[in-house]
Amino acid sequence: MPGTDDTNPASALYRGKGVTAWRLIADEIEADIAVLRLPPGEQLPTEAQLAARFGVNRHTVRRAIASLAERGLLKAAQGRGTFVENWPLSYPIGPRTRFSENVARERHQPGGELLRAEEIPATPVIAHALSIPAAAPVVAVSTRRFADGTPISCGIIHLPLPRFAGFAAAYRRNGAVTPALAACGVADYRRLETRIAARSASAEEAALLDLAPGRVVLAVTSINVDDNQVPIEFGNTAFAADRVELLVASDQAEFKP
Amino acid sequence: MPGTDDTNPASALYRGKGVTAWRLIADEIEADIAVLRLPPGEQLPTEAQLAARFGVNRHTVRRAIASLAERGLLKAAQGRGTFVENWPLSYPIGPRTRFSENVARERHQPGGELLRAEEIPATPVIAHALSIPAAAPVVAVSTRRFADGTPISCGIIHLPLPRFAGFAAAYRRNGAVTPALAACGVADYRRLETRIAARSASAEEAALLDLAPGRVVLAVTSINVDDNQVPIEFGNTAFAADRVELLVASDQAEFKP
DNA sequence: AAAAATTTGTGCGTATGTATT
DNA sequence: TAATACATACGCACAAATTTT
Repeated sequence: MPGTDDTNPASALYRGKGVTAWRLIADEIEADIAVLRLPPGEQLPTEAQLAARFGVNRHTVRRAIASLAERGLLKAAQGRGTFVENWPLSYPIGPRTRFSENVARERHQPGGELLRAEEIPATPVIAHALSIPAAAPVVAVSTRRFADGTPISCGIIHLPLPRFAGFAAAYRRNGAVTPALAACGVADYRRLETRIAARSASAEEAALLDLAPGRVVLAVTSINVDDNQVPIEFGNTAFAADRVELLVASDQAEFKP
Repeated sequence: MPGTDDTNPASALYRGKGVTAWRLIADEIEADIAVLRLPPGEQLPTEAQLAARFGVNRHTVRRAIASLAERGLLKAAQGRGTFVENWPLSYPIGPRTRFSENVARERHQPGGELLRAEEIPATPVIAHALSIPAAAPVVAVSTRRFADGTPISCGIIHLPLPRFAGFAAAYRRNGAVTPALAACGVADYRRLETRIAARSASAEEAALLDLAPGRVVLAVTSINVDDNQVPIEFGNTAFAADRVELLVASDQAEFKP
């Protein structure tokens, strides 16, 4: 364990195992972020100022910042400063997962955009997910979704034909899945399963989501079923991992805003 | 988006019905993978051989391979060949999430390793997650978990003291959380919430998980509670995204092997 | 447009306390 | 006890990126 210099004010608090100066500084900054005394987007004092305030060397402050940056709470930019990262949008996943509701719950303005729609024969995995014969016709709808104008996710959803022949047009009008499904006679639907993987964004995804190349996305595949347990939608969505975290709550009752 | 050259069959991707040569080839390979005619790890024929078999130019085969590689089904290695990727371990998340059960369900041998255990004062987020006062003592247990000997995840779990003073020793003996909690008098526990983010692996995570630098991890934070809804464990786990996918099933009843 | 100032990033050397051998 | 390895912390200097003058 590290050395403890009793003359150092920052190290005078606790003296347990593993309590080092840089850890104390990191905890203090973390607490400031947690209490919103350092709100998202806020610029921290410079490393030199923090070092002076805590009475330590600049390297020690840098060690604390590095620890918080690794956990995604801070982001240091050479020449500009160090900033508090935005809290990710919390996106609950459960039996009644709906994009627009999830975004609105966090007091953001949801939006959806239809990029492309085409009829294609189902590939093997699409056919399996929708429980239809291989190469049966489906409509593939490419979408991009927003919260307050910033892109959150993009992806392709597949729906069987001819039942959902009118889906694309309805989605284009509404910019949301639920009303578009309603236009096709689906009063209610349920999320059957959600698979979550992670990978680097493809070039197309990076362009659509306005991500720096190499940033990572949460790759989510989902199956929705209607009231009769018939699969109606197979989706393949990439969420910008910088802006969203997925939340699986076992208490599926309510999420207060 | 790429340019559109009508004389090039592969460039019809972004227009029309989407039934292009490379798509047909990709579907065929995908189907072979789906029915295990191309098992995980298998090497594909060379691009030249595939081009000859399908009667297309090698560029067309490359377009199909690129599409499947982007979805993680294939991996092309310059100079070596193209290989079928291993199917990721499917890791169900729900009210009764347990690592060892999840791994055993997929017919793999689970394992756990205690890397380090120390008593520390709770940071603000730990204290909030466990519903204890700030800076209250907790035990932080660093673990690494395996399936069939290959590392799957690493992370730190935090448990309040003095209730779980014996946890670390019990975990070291058993290599699993559930029996270690039982040793502390917790007969049963429930997953309260799970937050899923994604990011690049840190240097330490890359080393522990045997990942190439820059590969991505699923960063999962979880809270488990005992029968009285008292938080007993706050975990912060990084899953190697190459080797595991998280599965949220609304029908939480059963998963057949 | 160019120069200066500011801020983070990197490297080296030194010293000290902790843990292991 | 001694030797060794390691993590922490300090001090100085300079490089690289950005903003301001």
